[in-house]
Amino acid sequence: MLQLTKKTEYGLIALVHLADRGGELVSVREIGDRYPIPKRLLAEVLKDLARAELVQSQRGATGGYSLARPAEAITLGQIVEALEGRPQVSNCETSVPHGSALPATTRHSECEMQGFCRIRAPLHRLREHLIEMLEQTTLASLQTGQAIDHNLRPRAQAS
Amino acid sequence: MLQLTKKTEYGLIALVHLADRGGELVSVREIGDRYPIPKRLLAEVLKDLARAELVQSQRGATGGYSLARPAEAITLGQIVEALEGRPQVSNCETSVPHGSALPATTRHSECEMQGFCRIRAPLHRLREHLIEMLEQTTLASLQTGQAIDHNLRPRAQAS
DNA sequence: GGATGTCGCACTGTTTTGGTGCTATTTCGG
DNA sequence: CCGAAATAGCACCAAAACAGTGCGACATCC
Repeated sequence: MLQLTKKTEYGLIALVHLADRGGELVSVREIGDRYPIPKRLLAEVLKDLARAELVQSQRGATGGYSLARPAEAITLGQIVEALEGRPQVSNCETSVPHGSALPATTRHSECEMQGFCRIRAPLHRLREHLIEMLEQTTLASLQTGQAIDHNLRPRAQAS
Repeated sequence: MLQLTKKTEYGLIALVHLADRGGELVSVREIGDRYPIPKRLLAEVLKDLARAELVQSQRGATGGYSLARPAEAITLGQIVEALEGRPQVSNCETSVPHGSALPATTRHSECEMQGFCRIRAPLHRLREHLIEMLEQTTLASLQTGQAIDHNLRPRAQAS
C-alpha cells in the first residue's frame, strides 16, 4: 500500500528520541517505557540501525544506543533503507525473480517484454524522485517537526 | 516496502494499452495475450478500474474496456487509489485532511502517545508530497515514456 | 558475581498480496 | 432463439511479507 512498515515507524521514533538526547547513551528500556512499542521489537530495530551504522551501540550494564552522526547527517532515505531495504516502486527492477509457472500457452519470457513494458522506465523515474524526497528529509527536520526541507525543485534547468 | 503492488503494475500496463487504442473496445483476452499477465487477475484489475470509473466497460460478445477519459485526465494517483487504496505513509492516520494543522492535544482514539508522536505530522507531510507526485503523473506521460511532468515545484513561495 | 545491557538467530501468528474457480448476466451474430 | 464471447460478482486458496516473541550468548559496570 505504498506504506512504511511499523519497524520503520518505530525506528523513527527511537531516532528522534536519541536525537533529543544529544550524544547520551539511551537504553532500549528507556525508549520502550516512553512509547507504546513492544520493547523486544524495538530492540530488533535498534540493532538493525546499528548494523547500518546510523547509531552506535555500547554493550554492558550502562550501555545503550546513541546517534552515530549529527541528526542533520541522517536522512530518512538511509533509515528506510536500513529497515526495509531499498525502495522499489516497480517489481521488475533489474533481476528476474523466480521463474514461476506461467499460464500455459503463454510463451513470453519473464519480464522480457522489451518493446512492451513501457511502464517500467517511467516508474523507475518516479522511484528516483521518491528516493530523492526521502534523501532530502533529515532526522533533524523530523525532529523540529517540519518534514522535507525541500529545496526539492527539479534541479534541471530551473526556470 | 514502499512499493506498488502487482495489481497496480498490471493495471498500468493495461491502461497504457487502452490509451494506445484510443477509444476502441479492448477485451481482457487481447491484453492478456500480449503481456505475461494472468488473464484472470487482469480481469479482476480491469473490473476494479471500471468500478473506479477510470475505464468504461461494455458487456456482451464484442464487449471490452476502454478509457473513460482522455489519458491526460487520468493520473497515477487515481490509479493507485483505485487498486490499492489511498496511500498511507504512516500507520496512524486518523483522518487529517489537507489542512495539515496537527491536532496536537485532541483525543486520539488509537495512537495513545499524545505529546510523543512527533514523527506523525512530518510523515503526514511527506505523504502529501508523495500524493502530489502521483497526481502530477498522468497516464499520457506514462504513455509517452516520460514520467512526471513535474511542474512539481513547491507552489509555496519558496525562498 | 550478579544486574543490566546489547547480539544473534530462529521461530510463530497474522495480514496482505497474488492468483484461481465458478456462476450469473449481458450482448452479438447467426 | 440459441450459443459463443465477453464482463460482473464473489468466495476461496497459497505464498509471501510483516509484526512480534523466545532464548541463549556475550559484554560491562557495580
